[in-house]
This record gives sequence, structure tokens and C-alpha cells, in this order.
Amino acid sequence: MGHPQSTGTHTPFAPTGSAEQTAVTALLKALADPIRMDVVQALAGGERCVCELTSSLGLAQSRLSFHLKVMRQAGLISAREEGRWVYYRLEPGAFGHLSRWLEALENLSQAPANRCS
Amino acid sequence: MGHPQSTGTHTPFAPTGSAEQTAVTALLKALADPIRMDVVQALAGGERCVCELTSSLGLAQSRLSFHLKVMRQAGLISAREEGRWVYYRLEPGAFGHLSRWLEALENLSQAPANRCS
DNA sequence: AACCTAAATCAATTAGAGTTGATGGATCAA
DNA sequence: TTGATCCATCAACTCTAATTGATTTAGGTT
Repeated sequence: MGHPQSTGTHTPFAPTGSAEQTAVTALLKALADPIRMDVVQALAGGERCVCELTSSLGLAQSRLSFHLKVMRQAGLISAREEGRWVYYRLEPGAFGHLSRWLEALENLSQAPANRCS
Repeated sequence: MGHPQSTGTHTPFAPTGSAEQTAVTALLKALADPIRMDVVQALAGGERCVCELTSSLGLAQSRLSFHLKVMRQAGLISAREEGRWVYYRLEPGAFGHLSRWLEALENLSQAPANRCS
């Protein structure tokens, strides 16, 4: 019996790592951690300062600070300083990439199953 | 000036790690990798056997196998054996959790900014 | 000034995830 | 049966991510 690939030359999907996909992967990485998900949940209700987050989430300050930095660098959250305090908030639209990607994926998946040339 | 938290006792968000959130985090972890995202893209067009994927993505077989295993364990994909070959496909509905979570989040974020007691 | 609290950062360590090359089981062809 | 191909798995290694405790910078208070 023939080899599965022998039915034709195909490059049926985007060449590894389109720009959009790289962006989405970065978002996912920043999100794929229980602590960081907790932070997202916490910030979904509005901005919070670091000290509120440490006590709500029961984390050591430097530990939280590390995760906040990761999230900030990923564009997931942003910071606003006010006196001694720093308030973090969700970056509106940060999840746009992600939900657009998801939508596109679902469309693809519902397309005709398998088109070989 | 008063401390931010002194305006009242609040538990304004879910206690670290609801079941739903744990599930979503696991999905995100399984997705948050460029190779695995490539696999998703590849499988979006229908099922593929491992040998197709290795050549399309240009990966060592054992390396791909590792990532397929991670994805399978996360419920992202499933396998179907046929003779010598193993065909992988996206698990329909695997992204449901994720998109529902995203939707819920966007609803929360559009709610009134900050309600302290 | 001395002191306290908020938060970032750093160096050292630990833990976890990913890669590599080799091996082995299974299926099929000659 | 011999040989080839497909794929999973394993042990050893490498790399990156996360945790820890200490230190530092900066704002406020007294």
C-alpha cells in the first residue's frame, strides 16, 4: 500500500511560525500558569495594587513581582504608579489576538475534511 | 494616607484555582509552544499521520512524538491507528473550555470598574 | 533626620520542560 | 524470513522557567 504522502505534494498549512501565530504563542505562554491565571481573574474586576494581590493570592512579594513582570512583558497587563503603590490592570484587547485565532481555527476545522490535490 | 486595602474587607474574586480555571490552564500549557501550535495548524485541515507531520514540520521523529504525547494527554488531539500508521486529529471541542473562558473574561472586564464595599 | 512600607531586582538554587540518539515493538513487502 | 518503515519510549543531557531570601530604590510618616 502507498505511503500517506504519496497522494501528492502538499503544503496544506502555513509555514511554521507565521507572525500572528508567534504572537499568539507568546500570549499563551504568558497565560499558561496557575498564578498568572489567578492574577488575570483578580484583575478582571478592575485594577489592583501589588500589595492587594500579594495578600489576596497569598504569595511572596518577589514571587508575584516576577509573574507580573512576565505578564507585563507579554502585553497582558500594564502598570500605573501612584505614590508608593503600583496598580496593575488588564491590558484591554490583549486577548483579541487569542480570540481571533481561536475563531479562525474553528472556521478551519469546520471546513471540508481533507483536500488533497 | 490610607492603605489601598483599608477601604474594606474584600474577596472580590474566585479563590485561587477553581476547577474550570485549572482545566483552562492545562489547555493553555499544552498549547503554549511553537511546535505544538504548528501541529494544531497542521491538524486544522484534517487528520494527519505522524510521518506527514514530521516531514511537513521538519522535526525529528522522537521530538514530534514527545509533543504529540503532551497534546494527547491534554485532550487536545486524539490518535487513530491504521496499519503501520497513526493518524492524529484535533479533538473537537477541545477549545471549548478556552473560548468559553475568554468570553466570560471579556464580560467581567466590561462590568463596572471597581466596586469596593 | 530616622523609620516604615511598597515594590523591583538580583544571585543562587531548584524544578521542570524539551532535545537527542538509541532501542524495540509492530506492520507490511519481497 | 529478511529487511524496511512507522512510531513510541527511554535514559542522559541541556535549557529555560520559577522560587527563594536578601538587597535596593523610592515614597510616605513622625
